Amino acid sequence: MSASTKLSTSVKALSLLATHSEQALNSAAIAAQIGGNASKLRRLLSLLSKQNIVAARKGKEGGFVLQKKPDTITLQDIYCAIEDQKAFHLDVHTGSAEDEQQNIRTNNFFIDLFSEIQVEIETKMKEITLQDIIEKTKS
Amino acid sequence: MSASTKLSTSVKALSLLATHSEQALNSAAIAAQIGGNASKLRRLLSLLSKQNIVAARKGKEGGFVLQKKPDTITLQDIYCAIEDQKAFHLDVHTGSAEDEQQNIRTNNFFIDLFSEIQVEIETKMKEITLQDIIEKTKS
DNA sequence: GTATATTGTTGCCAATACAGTAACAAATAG
DNA sequence: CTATTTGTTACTGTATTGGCAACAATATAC
Repeated sequence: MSASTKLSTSVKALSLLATHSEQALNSAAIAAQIGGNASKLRRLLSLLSKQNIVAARKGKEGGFVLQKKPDTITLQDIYCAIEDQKAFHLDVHTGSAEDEQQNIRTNNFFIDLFSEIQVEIETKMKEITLQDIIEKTKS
Repeated sequence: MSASTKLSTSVKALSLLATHSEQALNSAAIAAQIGGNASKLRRLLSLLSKQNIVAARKGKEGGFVLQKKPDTITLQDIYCAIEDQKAFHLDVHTGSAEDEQQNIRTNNFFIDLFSEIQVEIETKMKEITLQDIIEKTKS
């Protein structure tokens, strides 16, 4: 699952939970609503629960509930919870180059550049809350 | 090959060509210098030649030469030449959701967001020239 | 004109990663 | 105790990727 798909799937699930705050929704119910596989969803939601974005309850009447108010959950929070890898990262290319030092310097240039871009993306994602998305996607 | 690896490999090759403007370098020579496989390099360089960033000459004493001045080649030019796909794009998730309309609205939200981010990245890449990178990675 | 060198492209094969599902132990509520 | 649900692992078929090798097309040198 690509990072972008994980992110949008997570947001769909969290939006649904936000509108059903009175009861826990289990993975099968969420999957039916937003589409996709319950097992796959559980894998995502368990990551979100480790960051206390949702709470997971096992057993009868169990399922998932939102643990924070939607206007305190940012896209950045969600992204970090589900994805360990940076959005922009260099797969450093280490070949047996004659000028290995030049290779390293160029790699470092790109590592720095991608870090800068990463910061900009994170800044943007910090400014967007789940609440924002819910309002923008209201019918 | 990931987009980031393609980009850094291309820059390494172009930097090398920039310092050998008097003669054409063939793919084997470039591969020896920067590391990696000659055949793979040719695939990248042929894409760059289609955008007239390098010129390719076949036959004896053939190879590749830079076709533009380093300070007129931007990272954005290179990226577009070698990668058709946007850096940030949503793999839209189309499941059989009960509320398909909500799904679509959420997907559209992310498509818009990623487009914005894409524009920012492109802006950044347009500001960086091959010349800049050569100077910054000088030993 | 001929021989030679080089690109540009295709095909192949192994290795790796991924998607989707199923299965099941652990936990929990009633 | 029983039923249910999470959390995780395992499995299986399918794409994707990487690295080469091969070769036709092409251009150059002589």
